[in-house]
Amino acid sequence: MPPPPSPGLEPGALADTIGYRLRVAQLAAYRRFEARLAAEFGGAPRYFGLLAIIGEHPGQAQSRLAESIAVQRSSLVAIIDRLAEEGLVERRPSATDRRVNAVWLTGAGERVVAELAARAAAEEARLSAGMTAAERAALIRLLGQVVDNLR
Amino acid sequence: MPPPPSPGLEPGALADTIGYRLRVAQLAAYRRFEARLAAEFGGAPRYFGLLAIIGEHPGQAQSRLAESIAVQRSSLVAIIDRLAEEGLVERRPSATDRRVNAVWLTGAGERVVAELAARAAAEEARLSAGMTAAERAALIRLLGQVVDNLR
DNA sequence: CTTATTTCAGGGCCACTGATATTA
DNA sequence: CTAATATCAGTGGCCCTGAAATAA
Repeated sequence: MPPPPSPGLEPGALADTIGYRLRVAQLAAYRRFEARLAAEFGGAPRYFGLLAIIGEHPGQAQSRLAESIAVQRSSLVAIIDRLAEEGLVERRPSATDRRVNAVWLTGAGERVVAELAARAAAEEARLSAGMTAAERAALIRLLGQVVDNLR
Repeated sequence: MPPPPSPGLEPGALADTIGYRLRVAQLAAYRRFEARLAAEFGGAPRYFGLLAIIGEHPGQAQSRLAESIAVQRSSLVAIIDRLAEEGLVERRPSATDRRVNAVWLTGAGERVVAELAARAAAEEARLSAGMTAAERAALIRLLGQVVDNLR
């Protein structure tokens, strides 16, 4: 991922835009989350979003999973390979379409997702430290509106 | 850059966290901005934040610029090489320390920064469509608080 | 025959680590 | 002598493009 600004020198007027602050905040949060957990959980933190989607929607085709995280179908092959090597997911033949590999969490995968969810909740508390419940809710709602505005 | 969730399948409870929405919103906004402008402006959109910092703080050493965007000093060498090849920045010897290369925008660099700032303002309007001025200000303030919470 | 799903081979981009030369 | 600055060579991660095999 692209270059992420942080402390020290500031970019003038740009600093007071949603786009810039979004980038700075996300990069700091993401790097922190992954750096703390990579040693313990391998590739899982990076693909926590994907693992959560697989857990919520078991048995989906790789194609649909690729769309859901906005990567090419061919790119998902290596991602699932790695998560499968780590024992977190498994491919099973689809009952209705012999072309598709349906992807499921393993038992270990479910445990790792649950553990990462707990860690993410701790990070979430840190991200929102000093905010009232109403402020936190507003931030979540407005971020959702930004996403909707980009569709 | 990590995998970015988008439409279609959703990750359950994770979807209502600051961390997740930050990632989805930032990735969508960043990809959109870079994809639209890369053909016209080359590497500049990717390093718009850095170019803005150089414009606001001319003559800084490469080391300090590297810190400001959270990359290694050695990584900045290639970045400045490329921006210099494109005629946007130039290295000048420091008057006070012969070890340092002070980095400055060229005239072309200043024009590109101004043009990108205008394009970024248009994107900013899109990101915040449908928000009141108070909501937009709250979003900017709360994102700043997230950044501060991570320091 | 055309389309969809997965896989594979090759390539590109980008940042990092570690070593080196120069200067403070 | 130690520390800081910039650079370079090498490496690895991650995703993409385009082609191939299988099946709908």
